[in-house]
Amino acid sequence: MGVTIYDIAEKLNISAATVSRVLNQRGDRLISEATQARVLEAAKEMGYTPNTMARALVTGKTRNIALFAEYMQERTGPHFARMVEAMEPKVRELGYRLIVCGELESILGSGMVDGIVLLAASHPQLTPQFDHIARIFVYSTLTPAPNSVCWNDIEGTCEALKYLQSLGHRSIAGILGDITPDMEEHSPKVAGFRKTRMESGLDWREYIGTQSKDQFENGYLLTKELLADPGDVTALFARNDFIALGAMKAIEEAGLSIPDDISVIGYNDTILARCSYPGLTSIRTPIAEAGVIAAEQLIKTIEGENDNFTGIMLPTSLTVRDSCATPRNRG
Amino acid sequence: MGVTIYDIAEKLNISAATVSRVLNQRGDRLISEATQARVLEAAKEMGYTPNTMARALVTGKTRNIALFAEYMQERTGPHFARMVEAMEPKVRELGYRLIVCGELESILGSGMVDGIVLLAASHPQLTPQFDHIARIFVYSTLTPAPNSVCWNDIEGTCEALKYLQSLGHRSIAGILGDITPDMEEHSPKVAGFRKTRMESGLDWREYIGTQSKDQFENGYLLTKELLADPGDVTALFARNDFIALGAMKAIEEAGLSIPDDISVIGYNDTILARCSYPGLTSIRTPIAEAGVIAAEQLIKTIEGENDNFTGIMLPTSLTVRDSCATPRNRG
DNA sequence: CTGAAAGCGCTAACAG
DNA sequence: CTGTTAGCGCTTTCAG
Repeated sequence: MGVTIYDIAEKLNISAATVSRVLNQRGDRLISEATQARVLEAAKEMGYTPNTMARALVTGKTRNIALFAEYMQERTGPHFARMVEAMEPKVRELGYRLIVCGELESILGSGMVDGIVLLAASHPQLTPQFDHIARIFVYSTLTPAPNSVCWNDIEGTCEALKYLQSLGHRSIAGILGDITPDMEEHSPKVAGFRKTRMESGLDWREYIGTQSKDQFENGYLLTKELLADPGDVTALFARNDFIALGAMKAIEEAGLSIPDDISVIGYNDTILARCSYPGLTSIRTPIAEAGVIAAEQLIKTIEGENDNFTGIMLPTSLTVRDSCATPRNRG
Repeated sequence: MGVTIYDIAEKLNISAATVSRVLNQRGDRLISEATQARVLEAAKEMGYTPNTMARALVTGKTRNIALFAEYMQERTGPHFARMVEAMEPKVRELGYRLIVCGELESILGSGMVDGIVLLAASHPQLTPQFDHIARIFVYSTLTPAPNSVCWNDIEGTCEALKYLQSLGHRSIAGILGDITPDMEEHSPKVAGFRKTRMESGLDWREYIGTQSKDQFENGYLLTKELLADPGDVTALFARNDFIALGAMKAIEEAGLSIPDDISVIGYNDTILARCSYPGLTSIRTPIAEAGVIAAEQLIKTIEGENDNFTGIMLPTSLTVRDSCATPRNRG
């Protein structure tokens, strides 16, 4: 369909190999300036684009890397967007293409990518037969495994809670959202919340449940439940920014003010946190930085320059906006 | 690297051609139930995945389609997310893979995709030599060209403004944001705003400019400018939801209430509109539906079932939330 | 019903 | 410095 190296070889009365050589700038072979120039010109003139498929078939390298996240919600959400925004320019700079995908099966054996960055700690489809394809995992954990770029959401959660405590809050509620009972012990947000609660020795309430499939709505409904019997709660920790905004809506609807009556802290520091009013104080995960490092390491591995990448831990941080303040006694 | 049809042919003492045939379910050839079963079992057992590259090289078809949007901001934003969320399942259902890309050059001649959905009205890189690759354009216009799925943002803007008028607003301001002078006449939002203003015979003010590269911040700053001298303005039309939220922040900071003192209407009906407080009334574009239709038509074209798709126009609609109300006199 | 052989577009030895 | 040849993994005539 398109123009091939044979088309340009024929036109110039030279061999396809020569054309291939100048187009690939192989430094091991010298080619006369003259033919070099002729080939380059003809290629441009004829609008030649190398067929990635054919090249990949022979070299075994596609210069594509995949970014995998299992759930669509993840892939189209603002947290993921932060990652893609940082990763894509880096990947391109290194001469690769980034393909976002939500399904490994058709990617793995297909030869379509040289490596994969997975937004996960592991994946069952990564069976031994695929050991040759490079991979880096990006996720939250306490201690990173090899080939991983990680941060710690337990610590991030503690950081959020300690910030609220430092502001003077004694009674904090956790709006933790749709966490199924069997996942509860694996949720770093739940773990961080319980750990800090234990340390505080206080009786902080948890709001866990799926009153709506939609996170924003769920945060809203759970917080309404809380506000029906607020006790002495002066601050809310939300598992993510969606839930936090739902909580804020419930609080405002109840005629209470943020942060004067109730402080709210979110998680992930997405664009939602920045665009809300009042601006949502939120824990920022290093997902963008993680993506960049993952891409760099992955490509190093692909290109054989990587002996052993043991994994790395990145810090979370606190983005202070206007949704948290010193508590004042409600009248 | 991976397991090939030769591996399985060898193991079964049959030819690769036969393996290929059963794996592709070619109906034109009959294959004994026996070998059929043996091949299928061996393939599963050995973990065979067809090499997309090799297949594409011979068939000329990859079963990949690209979704192209020029700017990263678009590709990672919530409006685009609505499109991907709707398109991807449809594309997968039709047996294709969706690749989001921000650059046509390396895609076009590379043989990597069978067709492209472009979030644009045209593209200079689509030169005649690429006429063989299928394409559908998705964009806003008055009358759609062939192979296009469109809606009309001028009408959408008028719809927003007429809604405000129907509520009783007489003095409306347009927070139009970062539109460069040379683009002004091409902006459907500007056109719709001016058209409705003309029809109203009133003196509505426009706020155009780039006080910040960030849309939210820009909306905020432009609205602060407005509020420094608000005149009798009772409602704001924002070019998109980001700008609308920035405007809302400025209004709230000024101690005014939404919608009691000032109504705000946004555009695109993104997740931001839904998660804001008060909920942002916004014009919903049919971008998700457009994406689905574009994918269906594109794939029909690729598969040669499409004689001529002349293009289609989809309606915008109004999503009413809580940011607009009847104006009341400010004291 | 099955096999042999050609070839998709390209790169990589191996010869000159 | 350049050409010839083989082959990546797969599908597809063309013969059996």
